Amino acid sequence: MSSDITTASEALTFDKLGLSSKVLSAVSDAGYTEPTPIQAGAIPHALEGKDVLGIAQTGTGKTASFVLPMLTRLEKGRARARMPRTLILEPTRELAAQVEENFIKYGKNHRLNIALLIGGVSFDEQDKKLERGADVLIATPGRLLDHRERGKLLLNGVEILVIDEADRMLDMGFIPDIERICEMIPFTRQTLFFSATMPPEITKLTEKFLQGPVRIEVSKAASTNTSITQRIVKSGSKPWDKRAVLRDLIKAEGDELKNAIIFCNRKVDVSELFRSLTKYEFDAGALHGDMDQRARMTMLSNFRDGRLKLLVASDVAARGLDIPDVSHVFNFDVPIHAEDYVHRIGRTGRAGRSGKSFTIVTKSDLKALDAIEKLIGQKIEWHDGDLSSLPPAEETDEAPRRGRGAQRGRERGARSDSRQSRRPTASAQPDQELETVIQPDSEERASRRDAIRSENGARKGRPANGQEQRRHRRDEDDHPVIGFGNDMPAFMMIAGKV
DNA sequence: AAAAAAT
Repeated sequence: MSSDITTASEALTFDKLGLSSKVLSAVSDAGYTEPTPIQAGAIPHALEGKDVLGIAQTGTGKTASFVLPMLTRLEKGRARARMPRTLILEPTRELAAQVEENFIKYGKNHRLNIALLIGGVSFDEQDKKLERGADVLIATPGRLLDHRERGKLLLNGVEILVIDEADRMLDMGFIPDIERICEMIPFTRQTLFFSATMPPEITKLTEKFLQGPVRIEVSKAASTNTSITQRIVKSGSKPWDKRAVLRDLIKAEGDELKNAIIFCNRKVDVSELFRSLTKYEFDAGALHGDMDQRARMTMLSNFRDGRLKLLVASDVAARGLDIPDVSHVFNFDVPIHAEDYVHRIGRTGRAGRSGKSFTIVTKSDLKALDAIEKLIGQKIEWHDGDLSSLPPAEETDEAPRRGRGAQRGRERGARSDSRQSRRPTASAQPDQELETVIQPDSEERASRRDAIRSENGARKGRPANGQEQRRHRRDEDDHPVIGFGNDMPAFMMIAGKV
């Protein structure tokens, strides 16, 4: 098992790979003539029916490296009801949908039934497609197993199995599901297995489920030091400090900023930042996993088509999603895991273009920043002076202000450690925008709720933001956790509600 | 300190 290395000297074209004429004509219609290294390496072996272990990241042309040979192989034979002929497993719904688009694009000369089984949408249409017999079944693990348990799906007719983004499946805890699914499929199948990295758990999985695989490894698509200008930007640690820093950055970039993804670590923060930016009349959308599926799809396609300039997103958008040309990436929060930083900023500076990334850094982020710099093996430059140039502010977390009347009953035994920075204090700076959401004063809670409600109501007529409505209602339920602040009524503590 | 995915 040695890695295949294709030399760049021989300008390889698609027509030498053994693909069918139907596939080739669709590929050339799409404007491609030369395969990427992973495609050149994987396609001939996949066509021969061999198992393939592809180690490649998004942006390397990995998807076509299994879609094209599968289409060629599917030209013989026909699907039977409830017995799909091929199965492609993807970690997220968007990725699954994206793979479906690839099958539609490159399979336009074929008459194939394609079924997409993902959560968040109704079963009816999926059932119908299964009943009709699917040549290509693309699924996220949860929904697939759900269909199977309902008896709508038999996996013993699967000829080709694709496991995509295996390392991400591992991160998401899908490996037991993947093992279960693999065991339902006859081992006479062909397996195409893709992963960006090979941690031990993934290696074990390939040893168990691949038979004499051809291993193809291509170098990273987006290494961090190429065309991306990275900067870190100092900020006070309060959310409104960070929002102000972000707004300034966006404005300062001016026309250079064509479109940008703004990453937050948490879904609530995505919603909150999205609302704030919208309020400041930035052209923004939001994307995270608790939004309903239709909203996710709409946001993504609006962003892709350039109808939306800024996309505030959780790490759903960090990997895999095909968002071609992003001029800027902002990390509103420093990612918790250093690898995520690489994935996030890898959304810009692709395909030889240049990109910029800004990461907003507060005092409490310095450790995470250090881990990132270690991982990427370089120091990231400060954009406009480091944190030491910040006014020393009342940000010194060492001095817990006790004795503020009722301000202090709660917070899991009044911790005075790292949670400090999240605790609202009475001396909080007045935020131009969301201070009412954050202020702990319980007397204001009712009016604050009303404010949010009317904000959502006012949103109704606005199509670009309309999709987020359902989420906002939930956010309302999320916020009081913060809003209770430090004056939770004593009876609630007795009730053990902390 | 998170996110993702089945309901």
